[in-house]
Amino acid sequence: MTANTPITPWVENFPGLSQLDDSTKSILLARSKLVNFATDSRVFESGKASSNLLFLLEGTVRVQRTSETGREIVLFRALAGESCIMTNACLFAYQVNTAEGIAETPVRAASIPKQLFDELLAESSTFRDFVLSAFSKRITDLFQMVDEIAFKRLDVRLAEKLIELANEQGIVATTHQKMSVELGTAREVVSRQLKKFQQNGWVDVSRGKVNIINRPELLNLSEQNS
Amino acid sequence: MTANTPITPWVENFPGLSQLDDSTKSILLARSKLVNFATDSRVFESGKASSNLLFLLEGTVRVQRTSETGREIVLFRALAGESCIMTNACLFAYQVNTAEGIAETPVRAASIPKQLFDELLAESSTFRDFVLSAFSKRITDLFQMVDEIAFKRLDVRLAEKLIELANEQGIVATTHQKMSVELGTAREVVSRQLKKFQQNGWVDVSRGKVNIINRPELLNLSEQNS
DNA sequence: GCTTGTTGGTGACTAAGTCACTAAATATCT
DNA sequence: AGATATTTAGTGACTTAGTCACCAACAAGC
Repeated sequence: MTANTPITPWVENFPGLSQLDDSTKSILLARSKLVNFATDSRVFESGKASSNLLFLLEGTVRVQRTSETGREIVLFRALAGESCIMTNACLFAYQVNTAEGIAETPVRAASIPKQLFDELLAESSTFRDFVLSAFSKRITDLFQMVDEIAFKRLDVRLAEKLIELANEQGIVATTHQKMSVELGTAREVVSRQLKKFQQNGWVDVSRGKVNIINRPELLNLSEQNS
Repeated sequence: MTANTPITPWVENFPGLSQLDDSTKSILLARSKLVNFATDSRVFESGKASSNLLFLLEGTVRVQRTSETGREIVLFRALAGESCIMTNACLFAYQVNTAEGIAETPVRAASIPKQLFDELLAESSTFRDFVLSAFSKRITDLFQMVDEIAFKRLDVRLAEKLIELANEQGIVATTHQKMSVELGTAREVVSRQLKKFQQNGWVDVSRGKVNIINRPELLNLSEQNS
């Protein structure tokens, strides 16, 4: 609790923040609060404006949106090392009824109040670049997403997602329902596409699991642009 | 050129900036440059990183993306009174190959260099709020857009767009091709939907023009959520 | 072993996008 | 003005995607 308290310097492990000068770092460490979220818990939710900004130290947060009709789509994932742009956006947004964030793994994060966020923006150009780069990246990623949804074939998008979500053994542990939310489509559509992939010998489908057998062919399909 | 030079105070007419303190305003006015763009000219383009930030004083900029297959979709419009978030994003973005901005009307804008942008962010919390609110708003708008493309029926989206783009007389001066770009669909699809709307007696379609006859019915359709 | 909830399969249908081609309206050229 | 070119719109036939209703297979708990 004193100035000499040995604190875990999470800022050092944070790619975007390790360049900050020492005084800024110590302010950040002193006034941030470590928080934890269990797997599947809500990190933020639709309709609740957050008054804190989160820096994700460990774990991933899935940000998704539910349409008025109940269908869902995954918008993006916030990974460790990033600021959670949604808590960020919530500090400023007019409309809040937009998205929810769900911990996909146990999540450890540093929470800083809006007041401190504002001070850091004023004082540190490194911090400004970090925040604005994150916003910019998110916007260009969303452009890409709009493009994919509007123009790419579903088999191409499914192939992309399978490759993206597979672990080192080429296994995707997910249900057809969850995959349909990743792509913003219907479960039946995913089931049928997976059946085709299986008939091609590209994947092996079993309950709650997709096993990639022929990654090159999937990759080849995923690189098509229509 | 002296402190007493009577300058056109565009900052005063700029909703997000009129709250700035006087010294900030005068810096902004002194170091910004007024620029003009003719209708249909490119305000920024895919692949070219901009080093200036634009504040739109008059006119509208249409921001759209072209897919690898050549199909296009309108992402949003930047209106007078807003900062052009894309030139903004370009100052920070890694990927530039994302979107282009086209003047839809004659556009007058104030251009400020990145250096000044950074200084203003450091010095003015009003300016910070202005910039971050703009980013936040854009992100939540893009969420909404993803939702609409993924989940809403095309007739509903077409009805929305017609109402949005109609002038006071209920006339939309556009070709089917242009409408298809607004919605990210194919021209034929728009033609067929418009024919249905015409058969319902909701619109009158002629070359390069859609005339809304029964706005209440269109509005009713546009408010459906699936 | 039976029940219950979850996950996946399927047929039939509607909506949307694609492709190839035609036709009509307008602009341009001489 | 008349011929020609260009832009804009219409259409049938087909493929792909999404919807709806329902059933089957599997897993977990009693």
